[in-house]
Amino acid sequence: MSESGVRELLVQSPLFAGLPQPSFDDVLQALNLRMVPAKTVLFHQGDAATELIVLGKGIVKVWQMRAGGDPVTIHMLGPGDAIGAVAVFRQIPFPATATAVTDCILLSWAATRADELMERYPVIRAKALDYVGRRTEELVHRLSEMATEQVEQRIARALLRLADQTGRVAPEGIEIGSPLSRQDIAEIVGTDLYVVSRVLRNWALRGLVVTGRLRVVLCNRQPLERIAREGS
Amino acid sequence: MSESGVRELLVQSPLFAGLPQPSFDDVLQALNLRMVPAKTVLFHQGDAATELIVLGKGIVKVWQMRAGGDPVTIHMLGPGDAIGAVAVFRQIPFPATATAVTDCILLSWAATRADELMERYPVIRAKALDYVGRRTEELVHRLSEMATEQVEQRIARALLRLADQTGRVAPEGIEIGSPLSRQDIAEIVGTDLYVVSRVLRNWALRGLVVTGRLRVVLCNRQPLERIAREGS
DNA sequence: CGCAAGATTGAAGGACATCAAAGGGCGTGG
DNA sequence: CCACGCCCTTTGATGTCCTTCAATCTTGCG
Repeated sequence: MSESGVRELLVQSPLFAGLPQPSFDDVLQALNLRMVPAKTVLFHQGDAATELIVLGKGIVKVWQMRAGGDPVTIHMLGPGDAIGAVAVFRQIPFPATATAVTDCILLSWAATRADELMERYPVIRAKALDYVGRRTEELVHRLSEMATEQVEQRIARALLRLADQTGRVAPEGIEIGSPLSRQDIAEIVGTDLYVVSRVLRNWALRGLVVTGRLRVVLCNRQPLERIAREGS
Repeated sequence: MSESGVRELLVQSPLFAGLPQPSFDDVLQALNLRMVPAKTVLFHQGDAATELIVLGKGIVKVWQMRAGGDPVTIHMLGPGDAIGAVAVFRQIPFPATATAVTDCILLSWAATRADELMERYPVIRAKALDYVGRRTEELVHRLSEMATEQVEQRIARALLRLADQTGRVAPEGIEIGSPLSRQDIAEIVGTDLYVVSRVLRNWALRGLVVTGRLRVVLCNRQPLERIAREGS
């Protein structure tokens, strides 16, 4: 990947977008670039937060293994998103595990380096605050959903969100950009793969989606949005 | 309330704790002090975020009314906590409503003033980032709970959290510091008042809690913690 | 072709939501 | 001071959404 390619990636990252030139160059200097194949674990729940990562390309899943043995997906992250940023800023161990869902390009900074940069350029800290705030809002939203909505609604919401984040145009409609098993979806919405299978099948028969092995394509946004809003 | 009293409140607020002297004085200067009775609405979901509030004394509930008409409690906040801080920092409308659960003392700053202060003293922004990060982690935790744990577990967790936050020593044990109806608890854990009533009644018979009208006292922490962990 | 991983489907059971109704506290006003 | 009424709480009955278990089917790949 070229230098200018990296610059382009960074420019559209919420953490560094719109930075003035000199600070931007400093950030660029300090960065490490690496590529990892799908299924790589970037860090484990409990690891020390020694580096700040920004996702350049690909999709990363952030998840927790709960005491009962049930995995829960906290975030699905796409290009530009920061990974484990809160833990780095707060200097605490990562509270969750990050796994590459697809092949990924990662931009990373040693935690100490990131601190220096934020110290030198307070703008970055403001950006970080804004970014963490946005993610917090998303969490609040998902918490409310989880508290009040039924599974079908939550599945609809999750798929629409994923389509917006990582959607690709496919012949049948908008295809989710990451390979998603029924189990994966279940871990996002907090249910089991059987329910997801039934719901998806039902939607497929009604022509709202096309499903396949590790594949979901949204054909009709409107009805899905209605389900997300009204529950059917 | 005396000047020194306010100072003391502010010193133990996560947003301003440990600030160097001169900046601290500036913060103190810019602050507005006011008292509000229980049930006052501090701001509504959708209001412009024109002031940053730190809770001096009392308890405030932050909640959302969902499309279906079900209210969901996002946060129960105690002394020192910032209220609606994320919206102020991000300059977006409040995503939730804040209601005083008890009589409260509020310390507030006009949003523009808060921005100035953060601009002048980057330490505050660092503190804010840390604080928002901590709250984010709490949300992640509650999201995971909501996704995987059953109601009884969630109630146990909620009560233990509230006891830690606002617990008072009572003759029978630790009393939750705010008047809580079964409905209120239901809105925190995402269920209905009937289930809460049954669970609490059951616990009362087993001697784990003493319940009353708008009142919950925790008598035995250990078994409740076991329920929170293991689900029974 | 045969295996492995994913997906579907059915049946049974449980946890929870919902509805209905009755039983306490507590303040207010007579 | 008592009684009334309101709000909170309890409790039972009922239904349903979802989980769980078991078995079969499909798909892609070596």
